Amino acid sequence: MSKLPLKYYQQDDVVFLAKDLIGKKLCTCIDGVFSAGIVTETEAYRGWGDKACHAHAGRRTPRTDIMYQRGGVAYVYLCYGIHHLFNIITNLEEKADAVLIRAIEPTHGKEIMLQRRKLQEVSPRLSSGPGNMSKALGIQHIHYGEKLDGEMIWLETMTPKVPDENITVTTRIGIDYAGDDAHLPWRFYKNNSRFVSKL
DNA sequence: GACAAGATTCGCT
DNA sequence: GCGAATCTTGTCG
Repeated sequence: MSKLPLKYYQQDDVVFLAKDLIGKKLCTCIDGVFSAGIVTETEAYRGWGDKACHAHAGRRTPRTDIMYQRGGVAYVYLCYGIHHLFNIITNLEEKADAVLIRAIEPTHGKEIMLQRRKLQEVSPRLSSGPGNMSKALGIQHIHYGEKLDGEMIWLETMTPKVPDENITVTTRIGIDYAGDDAHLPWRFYKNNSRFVSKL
């Protein structure tokens, strides 16, 4: 296994990256505790021409400032005052593209994930859905802006790669406010995985 | 400084 | 399937 370099995240096609990230291993080391899982579901958000993106059309605020950085950093924000959502910033400076990780399949540190989620046994609910996934891996707001080739959060390549025919392409979730852009086919998930937020 | 709304989840009907 | 929980952020006054 090998850690993905920052250069990987700086490719210019965020939709391709969202799909390519399916099957990669997402690892975190929080307070010295290691946990990891296979990415099973993602969504792409594009800074320009996508109303669903927090930084669409050059919108720049203290919260979205990180999105305008060069790809390869974490964008974590609190949604509904309850859930931490984890995004990967991609592309180059000023593009503001991002990939939202929506679900993973736990591979390492299942006990610690169960403890964080206050659950008794592993189930899809443990790490499916952006809020649940972040909590299971211990991702919090303090990881805002964290580099993805560091010691806290990173991704690793996995072999064999998930073939295209095993990845379903569909519309994104929970962004009805974005009008027509809510119908863009920018959500990807691994076929036959129990760890997907919604089929 | 005040107010409305959100890339969600869970529990109850 | 529906509605509450809960608080940061963005926008407006």
